[in-house]
Amino acid sequence: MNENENIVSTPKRFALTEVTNSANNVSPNANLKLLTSVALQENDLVNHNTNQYPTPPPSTVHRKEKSLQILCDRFLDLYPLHGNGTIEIQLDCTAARLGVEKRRMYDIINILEAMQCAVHKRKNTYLWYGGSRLNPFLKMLKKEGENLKLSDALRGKAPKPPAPKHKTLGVMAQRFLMLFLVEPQNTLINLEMAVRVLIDTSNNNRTALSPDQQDRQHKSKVRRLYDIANVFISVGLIEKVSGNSILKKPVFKYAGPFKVKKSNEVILYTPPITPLSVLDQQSPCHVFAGKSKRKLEFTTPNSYKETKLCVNAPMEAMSHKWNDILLVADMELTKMNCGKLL
DNA sequence: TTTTCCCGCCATGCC
DNA sequence: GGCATGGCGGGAAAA
Repeated sequence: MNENENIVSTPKRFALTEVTNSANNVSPNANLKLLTSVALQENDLVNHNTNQYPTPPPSTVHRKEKSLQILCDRFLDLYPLHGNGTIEIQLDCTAARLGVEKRRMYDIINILEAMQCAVHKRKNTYLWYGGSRLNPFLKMLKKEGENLKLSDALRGKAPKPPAPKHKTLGVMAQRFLMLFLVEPQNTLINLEMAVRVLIDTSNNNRTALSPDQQDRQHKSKVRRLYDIANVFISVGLIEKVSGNSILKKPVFKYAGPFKVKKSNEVILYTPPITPLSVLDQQSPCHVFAGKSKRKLEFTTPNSYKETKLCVNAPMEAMSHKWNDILLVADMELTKMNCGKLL
């Protein structure tokens, strides 16, 4: 289609539907997996229900019932935020218990890890802290958001923080939450506004993205924000507010202080005075992914200094399309926010 | 038609 | 080389 796309875009990917009739385009590994899965399916037909990690048949499960929010609710039923002490979580077992793929567990645990509810201990194993470290962490996030001048960035008065190279879901989750924390109480934020701050369009040392590529990048980030928002709603950090008459898109509001859902009711949660919080002093604001070099990057004092130095990109012109949309979004949200604050 | 977001391919990096 | 992790976008359900 567009032959000029290959300059900075990610390598061409092939949807399964695209490749199943053309084995030439499939990597050997993918091909092997495909064949394996077919073989396993046939095997399942013979030995049905011997599957170690059963997934519900697609036809019987409603899309809504499989949402990340509900999945996270169920995850939090297993591992409550208000539990005592720490628990070791085996990701594959948890996935099996919830009847989902392990991949979905990563979506949830990465976001929860970014909130310091869990720490990657070793392969397949996370240490679950629940909400015991959440409130101090939120305070820190707020401070970090102020340092990054996110409030100004939201209004186009300050440069955006640079995009992370790794753990982008976790960092996006943190920055998304920062937006709520740096704004006055009850500020309504929609995903368009958030993405505007969260996408780094500076493209250091690279050619500028075409409007088409910007659109795709934007859509991709919005997808991720939906995922993040759903987990945050489940945790009780934000809530969806209906009624954006112009954009017909949801807006979100911070629901803090951190709440815990407990059997259909929402209760305020005061973190227990527990020795666990002492752990924060050992490695404040720094979440490592086990031994991996990949880590959530924003919080060390050093990285912050580096971050500050890197924040030099001006607010580049976006595609007119998004500017128009964002202008309307701003007007609408300002109106709503003013109404809320009165 | 547009929005929402599940699903799973496959790149990356560690062991 | 195999495996765990996680980025990313296709595409289908829901609105």
